[in-house]
Amino acid sequence: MQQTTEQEAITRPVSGKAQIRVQTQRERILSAAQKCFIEDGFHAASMASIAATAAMSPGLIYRYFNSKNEIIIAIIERQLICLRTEIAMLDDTVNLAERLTTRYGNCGTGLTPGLSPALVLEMSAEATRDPDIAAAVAAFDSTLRTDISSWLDRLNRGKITTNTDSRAFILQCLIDGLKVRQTREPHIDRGLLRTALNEILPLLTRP
Amino acid sequence: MQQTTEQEAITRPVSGKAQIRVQTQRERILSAAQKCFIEDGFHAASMASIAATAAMSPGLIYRYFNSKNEIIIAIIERQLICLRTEIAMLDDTVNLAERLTTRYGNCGTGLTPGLSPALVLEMSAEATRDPDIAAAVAAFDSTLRTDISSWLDRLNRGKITTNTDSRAFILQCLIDGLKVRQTREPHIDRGLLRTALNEILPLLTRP
DNA sequence: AAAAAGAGAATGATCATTCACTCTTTGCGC
DNA sequence: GCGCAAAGAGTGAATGATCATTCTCTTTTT
Repeated sequence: MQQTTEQEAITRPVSGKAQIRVQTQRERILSAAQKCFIEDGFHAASMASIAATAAMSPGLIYRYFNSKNEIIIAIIERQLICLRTEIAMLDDTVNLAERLTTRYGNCGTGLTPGLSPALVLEMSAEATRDPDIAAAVAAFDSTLRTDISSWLDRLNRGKITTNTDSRAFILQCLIDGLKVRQTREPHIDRGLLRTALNEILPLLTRP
Repeated sequence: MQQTTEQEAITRPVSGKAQIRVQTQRERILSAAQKCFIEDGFHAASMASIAATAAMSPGLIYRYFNSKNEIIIAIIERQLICLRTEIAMLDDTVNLAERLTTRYGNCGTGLTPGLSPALVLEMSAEATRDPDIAAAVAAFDSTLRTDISSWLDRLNRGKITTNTDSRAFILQCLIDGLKVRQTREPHIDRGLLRTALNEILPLLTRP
């Protein structure tokens, strides 16, 4: 099931208007799927519930996606894009601690669209089993690390920076760890969080 | 299903010999279940495959556990104990980086018994859905943080340590992050890992 | 009217759990 | 020690529910 050759759900090239409909419907399905996946997990969520959430019939979903697995992959790619966007918004050191603190709570339980910590974790676990997911995640991770590394380089332009690679690694671990903590203690004391980040981040970005 | 009142699978008090058998069998089932859960995930693993792995009939499992969910909870408690043991073995700073580096690879794919990063992640994700799991994990997390905090206090005995709480938090994030990274890049360059840890850990434990 | 979009019941597979049954161990009067 | 009944351990097929996917039919658009 996972090793079949890639095959698009909708192949025929159609007029612009139809194209837009296809995009819209796919979007609607993915949005519903994300909600269901956050609530029940990738495997426990049923196609029927996704269909109900999207307010369409189960059969219709298969006009836009070939299988549930294809939807899962699409959701994962979405999550990765969200994650990268979150990282890409980093600009200077002072903001980082504050931004991570703010970000911590407001995307916890799936109330907001976008990144879901629970999905990121499930995705990582699933990567150890599904080679497709593993490939997607691995490719993403290496570019992300490069992003962080070059951001660190940019920060310390001019000064000699010894170990941006290992610092990028630590930073990546820290961000992942914050995602885990977000699922476990969604209502953590913000003061502690802010203090902790303000204590560690300068050490990683400055000297 | 998850809110039913606690009820032990085997209530009758029996002779010591029978007790031992019950323990042995439960152990056998849990060991098989862990293998299956690591391979397929909590929900995708079937009772049939667990039974096959444990070399017993599916029906027999229900003599020792009331439901699959009960097995999942037992596995999670096991993983938490493993995690705590891992943390409890910390003693001095120098060993920590080395120990984390060593630990990184050798419990990855479930070849070794004990802690499985994939399960820890799946467990955290599941905690956002199942209140029983959430409770178990939350209780565990707070004691773990205390453990780390008091370890930091012990390390810096005598010296004035300003913020052991926030440092314990960062350390916990870092450890969680390493677990995530373990699932995503099981074969990471050990040199990088060691360098990174040796750079960050002294900053967290010393001053 | 032809084509595309949609609905929703039918299909076949899978799965957790149970049940009726067999095999094994155990306690016990002799 | 010895046979024997009863309890415990174990089996694996049956059950009923659920689920992904498909198929046939209806509605809408072009």
